[in-house]
Amino acid sequence: MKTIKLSEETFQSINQHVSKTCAFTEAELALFNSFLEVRTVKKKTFLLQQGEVCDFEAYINKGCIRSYYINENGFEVILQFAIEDWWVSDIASFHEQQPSNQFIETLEDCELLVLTREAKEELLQQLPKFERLFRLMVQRNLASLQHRLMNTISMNAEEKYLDFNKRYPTIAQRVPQLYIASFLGMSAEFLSKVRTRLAKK
Amino acid sequence: MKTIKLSEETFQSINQHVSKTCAFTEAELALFNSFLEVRTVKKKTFLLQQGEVCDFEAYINKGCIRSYYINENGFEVILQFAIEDWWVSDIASFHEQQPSNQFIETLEDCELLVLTREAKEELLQQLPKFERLFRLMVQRNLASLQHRLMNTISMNAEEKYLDFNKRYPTIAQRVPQLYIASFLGMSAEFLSKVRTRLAKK
DNA sequence: TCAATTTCTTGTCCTAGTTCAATGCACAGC
DNA sequence: GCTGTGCATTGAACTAGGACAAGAAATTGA
Repeated sequence: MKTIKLSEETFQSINQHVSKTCAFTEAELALFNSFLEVRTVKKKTFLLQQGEVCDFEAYINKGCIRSYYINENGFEVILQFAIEDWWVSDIASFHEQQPSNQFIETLEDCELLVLTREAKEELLQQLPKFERLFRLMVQRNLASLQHRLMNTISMNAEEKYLDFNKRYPTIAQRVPQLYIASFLGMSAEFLSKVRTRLAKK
Repeated sequence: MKTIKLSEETFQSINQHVSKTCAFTEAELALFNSFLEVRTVKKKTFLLQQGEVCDFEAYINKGCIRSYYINENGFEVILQFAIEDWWVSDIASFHEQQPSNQFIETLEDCELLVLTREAKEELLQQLPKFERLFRLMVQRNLASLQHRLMNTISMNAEEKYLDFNKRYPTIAQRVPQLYIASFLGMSAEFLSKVRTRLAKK
């Protein structure tokens, strides 16, 4: 990772993003921005690996990222895809300072705005208003995960795939099917079969 | 639901509970308690039904509750079991003031400490410190849901059941198998078969 | 206490999805 | 312009778990 020079546009997207959730003044946003670190990262690099403590939350200005678990049997499950305007982190590891059990890996070259743990604490100290932003972000995350769990349990493969395409059309385009299958909890081969079946209709 | 008289012990458990997460003074806890409403609820009553807006978060002093979805095909999936020292609510509906798509139902006679939406807002106004408590609660919720999703996707029926028993031994005792099967994403019949297979070992 | 309702078990048949293996394709790096 | 590497497709054989049905056991409640 390297830190690059800032342009005016660097923070435009993230500022719009946080403003959608809570109202902040120009000054507050400027202070917020000062805590962020801009990083560019090459495709296929790990931002986090199993066993490390996650010390960042990253907002994606440009690029695509996946986070995933590998369980005891070596079985890999994708937890999240993240593209422009999303955040990635292992919240549990980040806050409890525990070793993470997930991997976070870039799928494309990325430009990230990184908030480290110290920066976040300092930010919340100086601007407690941001507590609320982060609480709402986690809440939204929780709601979407609840939804995904329900789909995972109650839908069949075809329904899951169609729902995924509807919900995340952009991601469906950008990401290898292999990974989509893992996200949906089915084998890559079977997803391929589902797709050909759908195409014939 | 009816409001009952308070005893000194009513808030002991919840105060211990919140103190584990953040440090509060006696006075702060007392103020917190004043926002809570004590309610006793009979077994098999709904605290929330699909279509209603959820206007509470409830801490369980005594009893057992389940929350669940019913999807378009009438398929029922249990989202959560909650017993003593847990909270129940539909966070999404509560915060966005949207009609909920879940049911929350008591499985036993319950004593609840209820925080309504207005009470919570007032509480956070007067004691912004509580923002942090609720953010941490949601975060923990999120982490455990992530874990559950991974299990749901990557484990087979037997592994799921054993893991459930290990993780929630008390709940496994108190709740009909029927519901445990739904929580684990398998049919009640198959769970029964898994159990007999395990018993033979 | 006894009926009524819920829950649990067991068996049979069936299907959605897995696993493994082979082949084809695309494109990134030299 | 090759060549390796990572992805996608297809097929065949197999299996975990579902659906249905019917009976047994356990709880509940007047």
